[in-house]
Amino acid sequence: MEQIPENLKHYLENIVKDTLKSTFNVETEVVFEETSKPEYGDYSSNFLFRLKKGLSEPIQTVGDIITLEVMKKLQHIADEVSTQTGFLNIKLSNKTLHNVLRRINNNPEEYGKVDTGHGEYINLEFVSANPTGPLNVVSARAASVGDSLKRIMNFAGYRVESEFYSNNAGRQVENLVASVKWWINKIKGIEEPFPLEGYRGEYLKDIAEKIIEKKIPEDKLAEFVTDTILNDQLETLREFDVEYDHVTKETFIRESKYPGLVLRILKEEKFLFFEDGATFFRATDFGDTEPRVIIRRDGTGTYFFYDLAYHLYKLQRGYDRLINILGPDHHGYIKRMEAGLTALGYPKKIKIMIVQQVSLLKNGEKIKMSKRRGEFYTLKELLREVGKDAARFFFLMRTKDAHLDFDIDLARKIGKENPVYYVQYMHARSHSLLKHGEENSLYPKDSNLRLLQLPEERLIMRKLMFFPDTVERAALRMEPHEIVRYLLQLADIFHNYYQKNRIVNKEKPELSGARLYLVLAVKNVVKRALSLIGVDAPVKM
RNA sequence: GCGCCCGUAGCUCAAUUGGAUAGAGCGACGGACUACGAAUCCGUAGGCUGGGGGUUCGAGUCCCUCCGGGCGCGCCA
Repeated sequence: MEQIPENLKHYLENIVKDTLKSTFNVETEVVFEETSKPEYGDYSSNFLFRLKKGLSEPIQTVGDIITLEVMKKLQHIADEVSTQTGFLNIKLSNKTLHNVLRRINNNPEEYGKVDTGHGEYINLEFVSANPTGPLNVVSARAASVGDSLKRIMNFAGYRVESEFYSNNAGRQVENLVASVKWWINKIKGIEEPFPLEGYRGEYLKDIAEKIIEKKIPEDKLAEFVTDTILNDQLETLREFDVEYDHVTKETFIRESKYPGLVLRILKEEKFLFFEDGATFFRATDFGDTEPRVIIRRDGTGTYFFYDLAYHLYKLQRGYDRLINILGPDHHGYIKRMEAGLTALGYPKKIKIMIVQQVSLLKNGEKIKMSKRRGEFYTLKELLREVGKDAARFFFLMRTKDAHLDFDIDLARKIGKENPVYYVQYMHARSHSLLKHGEENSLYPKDSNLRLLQLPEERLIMRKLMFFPDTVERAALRMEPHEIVRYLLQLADIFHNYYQKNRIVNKEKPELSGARLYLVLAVKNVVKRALSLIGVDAPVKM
């Protein structure tokens, strides 16, 4: 039944590449992409421009010959091959598009899977908030991007495991514990001045009450407080449909062999020096702007030191690559970490992505947030106000490099102005169309797909065909945002089609069967695409 | 001062990473349900892509420079 190649895009690329080699003895990369406009065909490549310099013949001659050769080889799947203003355009036959529909509906779970990753084993760390308070909205954005990326990359042939790192040690934890103690004393009626670097925030009062109730001993306070907050963070993330494969605590790292291992390797390689009683790492040997302290004058390790140990630990677990998603305040840290891992013998094993800031808008005004005063908008509050789906979708509407204005009022609105409903409505509408068909004894059928003659129908089939390419792009660029854009475009043409044409029509059972088959394919792809970004596909809204 | 991100329609943002005539939504104006969900659709108006220079077949995209906005630059984490 399957008459089309496993991966259309790569198939076309290989055909043209081979033809160039056999006809002109030229080797070059050929990339096909969706044409900017449907009038140009379906797939287009600009390799002729790139080739221009290395060719003796005029570009048009080469184009003409390639066009003929490629057409010959693609007769079974394409209608037209042409060169226009330097682009090689290919228009696939309707039969090919029909087979795409069959592929989708025969195996909805598999459609869109690609093997971009070739099984590369990846550790993806994101959020990793300090256990000093509830998760804020920047963490929410990182969670949305990170978790979607994991889903997408796993669908694209990678083996991705997600990880949360909790810095439950160090000075900030001392400050945190001091703040909790202040609350404990206050509850017991002992008034003292609030710790200088303490954490404000009512959530610490609840923890203090629990400590009194459970009679937690003094030496277990730090552990109890950080674990309580960590568990609360993970619980909130679960409500956000974010599950982690691994959770690692800094206390675990500190007690492990890895800090010692880091010191030993750096010492043996002579990447350390001593000054003012402190131990420095020669980060400048690896592109950083200055040497970095790893052991302070007082003999304690820096945050960077234990972070190096943590990353060494991750690498020794066998990953091919580490990916970290960090907030915008960490970009100064990238060079340092890359330098450190290179020195430890793992060059180019880490990719650090920065997710930009989030501003929350309410009533058209930015909400002011101050961590110090304990005033910030939490992920929990966001979930309560706009819901999981709108929150996740909104965080993916911009590329991760851009600042994001999150308009809470808009996210709560219902209608096209709120894109998440626009997309989910496409799924609900497909579902009710299929149901409506059943009530009239009309079912999706692939026997008369040639009746799908309308330009809008071709547009939809074409878009469905591009889904695997979209998954590949999103994975390679590490931009979940690509999936969101795809859904919005598909929704546009689908709603347009629906509005103009009747799908279920008892007078025309054959046409109805074909159209319902198309609708079923749309529903299947939308459901899958939404699952890749962790958004529900409702059948009723 | 140094480093990173951003500047595109009145507003919020896209633009297949250097490609074809720069596109959507909101807002404004005008239309479409006695047929499958109007949470939808169709149309009109709106642009010197912050300014200037460069690179080339081709620049919103790359380089230089200036202007404007955000963030970061601890033996904090």
